[in-house]
Amino acid sequence: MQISEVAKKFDLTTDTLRYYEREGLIGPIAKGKNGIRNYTEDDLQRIQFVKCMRAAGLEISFLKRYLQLFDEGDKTVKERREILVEQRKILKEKLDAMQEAYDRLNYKIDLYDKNMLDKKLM
Amino acid sequence: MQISEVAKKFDLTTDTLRYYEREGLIGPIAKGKNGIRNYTEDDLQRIQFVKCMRAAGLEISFLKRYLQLFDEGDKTVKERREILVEQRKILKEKLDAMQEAYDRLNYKIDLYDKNMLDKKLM
DNA sequence: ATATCACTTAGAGTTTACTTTAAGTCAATA
DNA sequence: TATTGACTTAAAGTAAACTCTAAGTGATAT
Repeated sequence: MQISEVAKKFDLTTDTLRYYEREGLIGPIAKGKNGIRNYTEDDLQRIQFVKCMRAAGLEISFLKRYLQLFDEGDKTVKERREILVEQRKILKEKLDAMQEAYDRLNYKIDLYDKNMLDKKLM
Repeated sequence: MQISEVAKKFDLTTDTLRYYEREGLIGPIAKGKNGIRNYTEDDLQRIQFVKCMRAAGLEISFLKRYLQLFDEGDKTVKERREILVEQRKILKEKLDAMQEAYDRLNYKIDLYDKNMLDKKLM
């Protein structure tokens, strides 16, 4: 699959896909004799993973480290697990903070709906 | 309350507090004759709100607009409510994406714990 | 008195994650 | 054959949100 199709499929730009490859998150993607990238099914699975994690705010540097260990095979299993647990903790904290803000927004909108703003400063 | 105390209380730096003020999110904070900021209870409440929303990833530009409308009084109630609803939607989408990533991380860690990695590529 | 410490300012610098630019290759269509 | 369109590269540029630097003021401790 060519880069523009992949970009479309995952709603990323071709620039972003090449950037991820430069950073070592994906690939190196095999190229035809004309130098054009040809993404395999495995590449697509990896992009899907990266996209999901990036959408959650996990950093490029973490993904890079994790995926490079992944490529080194079984001997890195323990370290990879540790990294995942660490990132899960960070993610959980962010999730909780966001839930709190979400609840607060809901509460405020509710006050607006009930014309009860006068009782609140913020 | 002086800036360093406020910074400590909210686990922000004094630079960040001055930056928020420069950007019009808070203040202008009243200053003593020596030019030193003296934060009021109302200032603190507002900082708490800003911190909560920033922790959830809401942009400075939104907070700036919202809080400036807030300062303009009752005539902006309708617009403020609209902004909140819009931001709530954005936040909800992020929350869902993060929940998805969180579930995925949990699942992966579970696979690592069960030595079942061989069955999965990613 | 002098040093230390917390504060002040304007403006420059940093980090992260892209995004754009410039210059070029190659295949297909008018 | 010329141009259109998708692709390629390296490197520079951008946006957001801080963060740091330099230079200075004023109160207090030695």
